[in-house]
Amino acid sequence: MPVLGKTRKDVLSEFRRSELLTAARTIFSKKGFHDATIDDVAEAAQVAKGTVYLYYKSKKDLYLEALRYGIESLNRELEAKVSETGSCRDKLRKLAATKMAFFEENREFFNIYYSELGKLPSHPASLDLVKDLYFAQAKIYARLLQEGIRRREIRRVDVEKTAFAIADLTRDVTTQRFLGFSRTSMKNDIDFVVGFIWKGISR
Amino acid sequence: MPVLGKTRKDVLSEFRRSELLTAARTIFSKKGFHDATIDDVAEAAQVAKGTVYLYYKSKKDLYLEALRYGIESLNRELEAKVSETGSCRDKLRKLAATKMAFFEENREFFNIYYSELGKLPSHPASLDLVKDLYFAQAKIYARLLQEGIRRREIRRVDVEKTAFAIADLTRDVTTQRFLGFSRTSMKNDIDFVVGFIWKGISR
Amino acid sequence: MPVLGKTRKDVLSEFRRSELLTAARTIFSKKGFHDATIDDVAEAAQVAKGTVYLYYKSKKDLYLEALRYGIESLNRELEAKVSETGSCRDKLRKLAATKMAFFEENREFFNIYYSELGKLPSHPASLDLVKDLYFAQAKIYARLLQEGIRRREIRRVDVEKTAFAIADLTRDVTTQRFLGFSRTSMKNDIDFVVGFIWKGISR
Amino acid sequence: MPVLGKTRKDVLSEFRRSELLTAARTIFSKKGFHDATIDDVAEAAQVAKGTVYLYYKSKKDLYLEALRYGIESLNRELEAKVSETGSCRDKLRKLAATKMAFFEENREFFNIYYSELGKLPSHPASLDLVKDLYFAQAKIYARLLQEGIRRREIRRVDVEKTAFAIADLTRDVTTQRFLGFSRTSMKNDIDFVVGFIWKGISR
DNA sequence: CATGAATGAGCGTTCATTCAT
DNA sequence: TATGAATGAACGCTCATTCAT
Repeated sequence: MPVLGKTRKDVLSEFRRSELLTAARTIFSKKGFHDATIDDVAEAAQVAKGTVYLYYKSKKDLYLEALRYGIESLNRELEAKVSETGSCRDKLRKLAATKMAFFEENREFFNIYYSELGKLPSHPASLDLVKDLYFAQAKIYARLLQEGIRRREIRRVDVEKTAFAIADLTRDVTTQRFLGFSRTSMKNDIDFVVGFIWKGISR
Repeated sequence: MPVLGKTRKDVLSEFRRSELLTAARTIFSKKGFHDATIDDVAEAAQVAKGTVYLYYKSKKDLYLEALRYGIESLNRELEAKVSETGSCRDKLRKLAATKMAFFEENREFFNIYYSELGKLPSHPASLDLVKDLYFAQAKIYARLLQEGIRRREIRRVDVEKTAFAIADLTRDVTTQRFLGFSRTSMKNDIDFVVGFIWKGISR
Repeated sequence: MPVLGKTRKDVLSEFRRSELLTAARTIFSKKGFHDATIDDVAEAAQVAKGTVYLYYKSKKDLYLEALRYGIESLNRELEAKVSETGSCRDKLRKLAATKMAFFEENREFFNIYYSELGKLPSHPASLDLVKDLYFAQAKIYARLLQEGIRRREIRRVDVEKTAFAIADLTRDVTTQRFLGFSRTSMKNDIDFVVGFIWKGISR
Repeated sequence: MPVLGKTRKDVLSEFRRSELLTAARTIFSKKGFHDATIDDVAEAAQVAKGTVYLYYKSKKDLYLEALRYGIESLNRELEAKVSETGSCRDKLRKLAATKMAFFEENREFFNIYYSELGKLPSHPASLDLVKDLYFAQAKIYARLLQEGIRRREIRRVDVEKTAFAIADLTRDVTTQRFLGFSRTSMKNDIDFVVGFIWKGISR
């Protein structure tokens, strides 16, 4: 008896997929792709090993889905922030704060994400997904920069290059925080990175 | 009959170690640590599997040595540049150019290096090596910044944070080049990154 | 649907463990610990190599379990005999007969058992198991001797030393049989060993 | 220039073989055949690995030679004792004392020896050597027994079986000593075993 | 004769994947 | 659908043996 286009089966299926993705993210983050086992994920998701294969066709598939799920969540949050009203600089600050807060809350995920980015140049084929999502994130910054230029809040910078630079600077500060190189408050770190960027782009 | 302190044996041994390191770098870069096999490395180095273990006590050991060798080479080149005479901005440009050229020539190595940095926050224990070398590189930038401040070429920035930011921005541009996001000349990329940084730190 | 506390799963699991133990005993006896491979055992047990590791956590573990199983079986049989009624000499005879018959039927096992005893002095740590079971067997003889002394059937011998002597003499006769040094009937051999022992302990 | 039939070369060769045998005995005793490496033996003998193969054609060969060398030494000592004058019982005592002292001094060798005896029934082919030497030792006891019977010092026992029994009882006491089951003096142990045997064979 | 670097076959163990229930 | 026992390919590492020097 389908209701609203979703049968009980669909609901259960979605629930399982979601449970598995969450478990996968946790496990893969903690152990990395190779050291994590399907058993680990199955146990974390409270299902039997075979069940995993009913929803994802391979370990790699599950991994990439977990990765996609995480990046998309982050990108969605960033999209939301950039859509709010405010000056270009304000938005920039919001984006930096959002990204850093996201990783603070999903610290484990940070590992997967950036180790994949690190591998990107060598394994481009299997990871178009990551590339696309990385690119999508840069696009968010690029749109903001273009808006800023149009509004004459910032000077005519190379939008694409600058977008990547901003995305990466935010990541870098997070890396330093996690490595213990930066022991100031997150607000301080945000101030630093936004300040640095702003110097680079303001009129 | 030792000549100049090196016997034939020493020479052969050094040759093997070097061949293995090169092979390891190539293979690990192409496949990543886990998917690379000792057989792959041995084949690439034109030796039998067992020979690898005469020079490196484990796969991990070989990997870390390859990593160390690469990073130290890069750091040495950077140290050399920063020791030359010139204005702060000139040196900054030289550093960026050197680093980018290094990765252009050791493209494969770039992968290992940054995928390790990506994993750093999650596996800090086994990789103090990477952390240390990463930190050593930041130090090079930090010293340059301090010198610039003393000479009043740049304003009083947060030296440490800025050092990391510069190191990472240079890397980021390389990532974009390798991913095909940036299709301009390397000179253009260098101009961009140095320009961006300089805006962030000049008086 | 568990019946009598055993599900189908339990039965299958017990069956596998037992099959593996039997296979292990055969293979280890034939080839010794080091020359036997897990593949050998798996093949003998008609399972795949990986299956072995579902039931025993390592080759050594499997070996020791096979050993324990065999020694415990023997000791149980001896315990049973010594609990029956009869004169001390009768019991002594029964023990000798039981032990020799056991090895005659489990000829392969004899090899493992005594080669482990042989190694005992050099590798005591890992083989407390063997030591314990060897000692347990000596205890059986010791109790019988004490009973005989109390009943005044035998003289006041050094119980412990004598117990070991009896245990070993029985083994020795078996060795000689297996080596082809003794070509008389088992009854003859039993007569000899019991006679020899009895001379040593009777009043 | 051969002198007394031996060239310098022969002397050196014999020296090497002897050094290697001693080293082999030590190492094999300590680690067992499989866990000992040719490198271990070479190092203990102060030669390079390849040199071992100039004198012994394989690891197994070296092992068996070491074994033979040890057993022959023991048997020679026993032969010497049994040739001295004295009563049968005295000689019996001397034999037991000699054997126990030999193992006390060559404790490590005891391990090899008896673990090989333990394996005898399963690997008869490759170890005819051990079998022969074991048999040779029994012969020594057998001759003594026959002499005793002729001299009417002992009764008409089954010479062969009794010979093995005596040989083994002496070994067993040693095992117990090494396992820590017997904590009395060696003299006590000798008294026990000779007493036990004597009861079994005296008129 | 002596060396020890090089070889490569061999094995214990893991784990993604399958499939009978 | 869900399970988890079974599978077997794959790989790191060891070490007896060889051989060029």
